[in-house]
Amino acid sequence: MRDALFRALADPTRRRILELLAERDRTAGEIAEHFPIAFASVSHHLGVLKEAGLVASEREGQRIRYRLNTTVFQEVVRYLMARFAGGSDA
Amino acid sequence: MRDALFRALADPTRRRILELLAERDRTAGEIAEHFPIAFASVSHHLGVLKEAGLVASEREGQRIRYRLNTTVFQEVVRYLMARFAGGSDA
DNA sequence: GACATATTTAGACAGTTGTCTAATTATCGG
DNA sequence: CCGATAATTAGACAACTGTCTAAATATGTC
Repeated sequence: MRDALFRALADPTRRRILELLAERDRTAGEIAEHFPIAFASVSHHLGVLKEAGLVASEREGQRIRYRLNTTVFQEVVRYLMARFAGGSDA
Repeated sequence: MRDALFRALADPTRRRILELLAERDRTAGEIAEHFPIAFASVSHHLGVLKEAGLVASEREGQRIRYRLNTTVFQEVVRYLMARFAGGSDA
């Protein structure tokens, strides 16, 4: 299992970002509004998530829109289920 | 989702420990043999995993035997599947 | 009790990480 | 081209983490 994946999930701010993106795609600015930290810090987190493959981004005029990459989450779930979740399904 | 859980999973040595425990229960010493790092460092990792609830331990004479807590893994899997893995199963 | 084995705890240290401010890049509208 | 808006990148810094060695705790054996 790629290390970057679990490292990316380890931060609570990043998990909250992922939860926001699970509701719907959002631009960097929309995401940043939900946090008390600096815009640049959120941008940093988005970079980590993108590096891990958990999100993808696409420019949309001035904005950059982020979306969840559900495939990679399934990879994580499969890893955990196969090795640790007791052999049965869930 | 408890922060300690994903933080515990973020370290590759700890994930390897969990994989060893998935095969079978092992004592701290048996686990430590599999790693090039100091015994005390492995003990530290075991403490982090225990704190997160991912493993449990039981004294067995001089040894301390560790075992996986599969219930907590299922908790993680459910969290990921429910929010991120696309709504369907896997 | 003294000693050996098994493991944890304490304290130190280097490397990593999350945050900040400031500067930079990119796009849009006049 | 200029100024405004959107977002990233750069550099600094405190806090956290993984590792180490040394010391402490717990159990078993003589």
